[in-house]
Formats: sequence, C-alpha cells, structure tokens
Amino acid sequence: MDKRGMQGRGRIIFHVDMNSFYASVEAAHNPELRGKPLAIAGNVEERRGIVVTSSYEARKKGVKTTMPVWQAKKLCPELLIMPPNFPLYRQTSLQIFELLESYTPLVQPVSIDEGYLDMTDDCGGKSPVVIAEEIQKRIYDEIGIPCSIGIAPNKFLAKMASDMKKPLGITILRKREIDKLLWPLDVGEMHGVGKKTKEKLQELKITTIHDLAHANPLQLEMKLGINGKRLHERANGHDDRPVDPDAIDEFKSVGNSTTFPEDLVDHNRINIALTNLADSVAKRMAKKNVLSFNIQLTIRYNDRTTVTRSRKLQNPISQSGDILEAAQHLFEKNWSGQPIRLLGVTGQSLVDQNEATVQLDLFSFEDDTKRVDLQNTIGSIRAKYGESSLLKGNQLGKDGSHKLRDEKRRGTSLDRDFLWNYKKKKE
DNA sequence: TCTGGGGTCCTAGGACCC
DNA sequence: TCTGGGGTCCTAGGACCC
Repeated sequence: MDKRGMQGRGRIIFHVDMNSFYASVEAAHNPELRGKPLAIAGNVEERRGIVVTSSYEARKKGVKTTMPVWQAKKLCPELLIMPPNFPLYRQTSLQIFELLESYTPLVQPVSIDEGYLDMTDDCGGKSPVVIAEEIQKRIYDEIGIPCSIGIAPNKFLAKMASDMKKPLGITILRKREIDKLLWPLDVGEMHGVGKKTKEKLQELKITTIHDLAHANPLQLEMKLGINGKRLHERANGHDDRPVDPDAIDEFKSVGNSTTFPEDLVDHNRINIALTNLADSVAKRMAKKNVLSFNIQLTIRYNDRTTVTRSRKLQNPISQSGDILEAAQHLFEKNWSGQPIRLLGVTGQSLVDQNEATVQLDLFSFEDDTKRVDLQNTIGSIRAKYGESSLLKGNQLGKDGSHKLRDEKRRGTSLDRDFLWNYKKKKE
C-alpha cells in the first residue's frame, strides 16, 4: 500500500505567514506609522545595527532584512527606524495563534510570525479557500496584522505557496499544478536552499526547481548528503512531515549572545559580559524548567572568525553562578587574546527538572556505594519514575550512571557479538 | 565602513565499547 | 593470539531559517 492509500486521502495544510511582522505590529499600534517606510533595527544608536524587518514602503526603496542601518538610510533617507519591542510582538503572536487554534487544534507555530495548520478534518464542509479568507480577514480586522496563507497537501508546498502572494495573499498549490507554479522558480527560492547549496546545485547545472525535480537523486545525495535526497523529494512535491503542535515545546538549547559596540580586550569588561549572559541564560532556563548538561561558549573575534567551545558536565546545572563558572573556564582556556566582537553562552543537552532530579538521586547513590546492587537501583527508579528517566541516564558523565547506559547497551550488543562469533565459527 | 540574535539539523573525526 | 564492523558519545563547525 502506498502512502496515499495509508492516509486515505490527501491532507489539507495551511501555512500562515505574517507580512513584515514587526513593522506591521508597530503600525497596528501607531496609525502615524502606516503607509510610511519603516524599519525595525537592533542596536540602532550603536552603529552595528541591522534591519530586522521593514515595511513594504521601505522595501520598495531597496531596504532589506540584515542590511546595516547606515546603508538602509542611504537608500531611503526618510526611513523611520525603531528598536524592536519583543514583548509586544510576543503578545500579538499569542493572540494570532489563539485565533488560529479556534479553527483546529493542529496548529504548529514555527516562529513568532508563522505556523502550519492541518485542516484536513476541520473544514466542516466548507471550502479551504473560504476558511483561509476568513482567517486572513479576522487576523487583519481583529489584530491589525496582514498575512499570507498557502494551502497545499503538505508543509513544504504550503510554505512555498504562502510565499507566492504577498502581502495579504492566498495561494492554493495542488500537486498537479507544481509544474506550472513551482518548477519555474529559481532553485534558490526553495525553502532549505541557501547560498552554499545554490552554488553546489549550480555546479550540477541545476538552476530551477524543475531542474532539481528531474535531477538524479543519487548524484544529489553525493553532492549534498541526506539534504540532497530531501530537496529532490520536496521539489517533486513529496513531504510527509506531520503538523506537530507540541514541537514548539521541545527546545534543545537556550542561549544568549551580544555583539559589543566596540571590540573587547579588557578582562574586566569581558567578565561583566559573561556574567550578564550567564544570568539571562539562567533566567530563561528557569522559566522553561530545564537544566543543562552542556555549556557552550561562542567567541567571535574582530575579524569575524567564530569559535565555539563546549563542555559536557557531570551534573546538570541551571544556576547563573554555575553557568558563569563553566563559561569562564571555557573562555580562559580558549581565548586567543584577539579583540572580541561577540560573546555567547548557551545551555545545551537540556533535561526537564524532574528527570534531572532522578539523575541526581542516582548520582548520590552511586557515589557513596559499591554495595548497592545496580539492578535494584534501576528497578526502584523504574518503579518510581518510569522508563524514560533511565533512558536519560546516557546523558551523564564518566562515572555512575554510565554504568546504567552500559548495562542497557550490553543487553543488545552482547547478542550481536554472540551472533557474529557464532557465524565466524561456522565459516 | 558593512553584516544581530535566536535557534535547528547535519557532518565528521576520534575515543571507546563489544 | 589475527579478525569485522556496528554503534554511541563527544566536540567543532557549517548551513540554514526567521
């Protein structure tokens, strides 16, 4: 049975994408900004600011995202520039997703200003376009934000579709229409194809999505690894990824970084910066109820070369003092002495606070005893906290719970070895 | 006189294990 | 007394996205 058969029928996926979101939010709250060239930019006064978002009026003048502010001003002298107001954007975003969730529980936010909806079972007899029109109108009327919506049988096509008409567009992209609507586009327009991938594809004489769809998948895989295979599938309109409402909660790292107004060499100021970064990472980790088994330090030098150094920890941490200590240690060990443009601190290998508690218990157990039977330990923990708490054991450091991991491993690898030796003997 | 800050996923080599 | 090969973990870096 093929995938169509298993699914019964095609899915109906919406991709909802706010148009120049930050600028639109500002304009929604301040009528004087409407119709004017507006850019939202960070570090405006500090000369290292770049444009994060701009209104369509600004875009007409050539102002683009990631452009340095001074350059944008040169292109558009009357440009209004505002610093970002993230709390307001977050609040507006919440309102929008709440509205979307009134249409289906299957809403997957992918960022502050875009998300997927699986409307397959939630159209209630109405045509998807009519529902999309209603959603678009309501987000505009009730919240003041323009959006574009793509309607397609999967996420990739929906994403590409929402990009086709902006602002306030609605685009349906059916599989049978991809030759007309999708394939003529430059391959660089594809979600997942950036500068480097475009260059590599060029070497294979692939310039349009049509070329990509008809290229040899093996050749693509040789050039681009697993991504080559995936891009080929997507170009042909295949994408099985489900809309997952929980994906947004499953973050894997929490980090903060700062680019300094001027490069740092002074140890004192560096330490202040590291302290601030550790503090904000700690605060955000606390909010999310996670601890980190791995702290990463990022140093960007004045020539923009960037170095990352990380360290696996034996115990998960969340206190800002602990994070700072780890970051400082990495810094002292790895700083070349060159002037520093940016510093970043990130907590990785995150675990839920509850699971981490189990691991700590396990530690103290292992620390003071060789007499405790490991199997009993495992058994009691399994009974108390469930299987998942054990699986997390493999995130621990050198001692203690590594035994757990090895125990679990041995179960399967011994079997494998046995079979291998057995086969060998027979030969 | 350039290029922010928040992330995710993938790759690749060495260590280690069985 | 030689062996193959698979697997995970750890670390660093790269590509990409919004």
